[in-house]
Amino acid sequence: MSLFAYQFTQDLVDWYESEQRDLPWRRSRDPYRIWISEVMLQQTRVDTVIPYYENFLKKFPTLPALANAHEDEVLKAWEGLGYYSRARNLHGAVKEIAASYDGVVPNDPDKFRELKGVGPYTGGAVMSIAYDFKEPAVDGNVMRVLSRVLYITEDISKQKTRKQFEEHVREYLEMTEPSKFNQALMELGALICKPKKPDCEQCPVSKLCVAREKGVVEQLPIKAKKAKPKDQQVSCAVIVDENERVLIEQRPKEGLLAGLWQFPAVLGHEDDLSSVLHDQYKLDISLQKESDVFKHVFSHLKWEVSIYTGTIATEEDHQGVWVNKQEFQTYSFPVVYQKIAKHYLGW
DNA sequence: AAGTCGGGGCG
DNA sequence: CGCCCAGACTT
Repeated sequence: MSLFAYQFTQDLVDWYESEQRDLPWRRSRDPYRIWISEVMLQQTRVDTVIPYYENFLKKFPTLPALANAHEDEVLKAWEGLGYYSRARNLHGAVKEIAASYDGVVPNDPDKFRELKGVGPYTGGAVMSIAYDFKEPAVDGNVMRVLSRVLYITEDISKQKTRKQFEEHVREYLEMTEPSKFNQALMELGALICKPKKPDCEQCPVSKLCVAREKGVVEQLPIKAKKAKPKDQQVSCAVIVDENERVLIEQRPKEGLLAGLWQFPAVLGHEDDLSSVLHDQYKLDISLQKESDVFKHVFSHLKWEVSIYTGTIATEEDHQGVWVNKQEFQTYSFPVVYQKIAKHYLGW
């Protein structure tokens, strides 16, 4: 048993016990609540998650409550948080637990990891934080911290590298409380060992840090660059009738923004949009091209959304889903369409 | 192993 | 503008 590992785990956990933030999901060991927080926190900052977490637990206080909810309600509670498959997978997994595990989160890492949306990180995080299993929870924070402390220069975007980190963490977990140690590692990454301008002066393990000794802390971790988002032209129709109802449609069940709602939209230009309005909704109205272009960046796409507005008489034959303001609020819309609604409808 | 999947905050 | 964030799933 190495002296380094002993000192590292002790110093880190001691620091965590005095400096940890008071976060909503740290006030309970309920695996359901821990799980919700971990899924929301995937690729998402703490400050962004907190209000969603509070609202979500208010609407779905227990696992059975979530299991019995409709997917539309769940997506509405997730509206604006992004990566919506997280919500669908979580909902599916929770329904599976209600059906096959009597509503109790499995007290077993192998079984828990079989659930939808539970990968290596989330599996380890929930099992260690809620039940103190000796399971690593290696996320971006942990890889940044350990790549610096241990001076690991492999590309952290490769899964082989993540497994390397997991092996190191497994060793440390033998000599400390898993719940505290895993959280301490992430907390250090969030508060001290930040991507830019790390506060090495305040770091409880700076004396043990190889990257600091070498003066290369800010060069780590090594990570391959991501491809640039591709440009896409989107044309979108905001069509209202004389009773101030607007036409909306649901996106496909798979792919980008799956299952969310939007104003009728197509990849392409005005003629493509007109075709869809004619074919899908039997609408042949004159569209007015607006001057505004809404730009929106996704992980791998860059949208330029052109807006076309139109009005129809109420007595015309309506096809599709027409909603007033109150009804509109109950559907889940991607942020870019929320902006469009705000701008053209004030909704 | 590489692509897909959101959104916001920060320098 | 590019980078990063308590990643998982598909192919």
